[in-house]
Amino acid sequence: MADIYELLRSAGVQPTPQRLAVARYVLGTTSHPTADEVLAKARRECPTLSRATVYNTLTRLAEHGLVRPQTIREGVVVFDAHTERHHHFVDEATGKIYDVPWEALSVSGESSLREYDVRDYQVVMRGRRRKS
Amino acid sequence: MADIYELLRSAGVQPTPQRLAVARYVLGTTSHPTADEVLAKARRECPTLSRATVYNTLTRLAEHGLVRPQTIREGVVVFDAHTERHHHFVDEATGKIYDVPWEALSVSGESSLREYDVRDYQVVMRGRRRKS
DNA sequence: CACGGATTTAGACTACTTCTAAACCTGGAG
DNA sequence: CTCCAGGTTTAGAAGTAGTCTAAATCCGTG
Ligand SMILES: [Mn+2]
Ligand SMILES: [Mn+2]
Ligand SMILES: [Zn+2]
Ligand SMILES: [Zn+2]
Repeated sequence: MADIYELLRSAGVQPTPQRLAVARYVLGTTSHPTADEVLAKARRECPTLSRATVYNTLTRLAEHGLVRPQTIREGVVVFDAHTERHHHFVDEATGKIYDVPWEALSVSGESSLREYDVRDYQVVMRGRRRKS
Repeated sequence: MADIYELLRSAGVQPTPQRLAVARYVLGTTSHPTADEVLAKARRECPTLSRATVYNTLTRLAEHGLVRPQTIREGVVVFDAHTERHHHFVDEATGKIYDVPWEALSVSGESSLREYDVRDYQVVMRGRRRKS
């Protein structure tokens, strides 16, 4: 949010107008956008922005830990600005993905899986969001 | 496994040689194959089998609850013959997906998510399988 | 045998992602 | 100031997964 320019610089990503437009959008939303959604939104700030630059930038942001690609929706990768551990709820009616705080759920037993070295895990829930 | 011909018939799927070849492979493996992997393997039994028939058959098997499509690997849907609730472990080195029994883990707190009507959930773990 | 519905097929088509090679900055060396 | 080199951006081609279409095939019944 704060100073995206400084954030990129201190992460070792040279801040260009294109990268700033991509980063400003993807780091400022909780909507788990696809690359094409990032392209559309970032073009409002930087109209010449190309698809290749969006993919390049998202990959670079991911390598530097500023976003995390998620494989939750069929056929696309979505980009998550929320890089701390958390869970996800997918509304099957709308396709929207919601963050569920890590503390909201508790998973036990993963240490009993001696066959696997579990580096990371999350609970993926699917259903309908209640109209509230 | 047992009598795939009878299984399809009693599920209301007319058993054709193509569907039998697809079903015999996908229902007989625990490897979570992609559609293309099913095509390659089922062609050994039915060499004229087309890609369209594989997709049509997998969709039909899913509609009748005999397989369950899973969105776990980037870019592809994999088909899971194991239709009861269970969790998954993805080996990031090989891409292989392993089933983790429902009883191996326990998740609590999902009922506290009042905003969401959770129809289904699973834990998705990633890491390395231990060489054993 | 002829008919009609269900099934299968090849290939066209779409969507998402990666690759390529040329164009474009931009900041220092001369 | 001009030239150059690295890094960056770009359009479009290429690759890959999945869907659609329309013609051919199959098969049970009359
Ligand atoms: Mn399985
Ligand atoms: Mn794809
Ligand atoms: Zn998230
Ligand atoms: Zn499974």
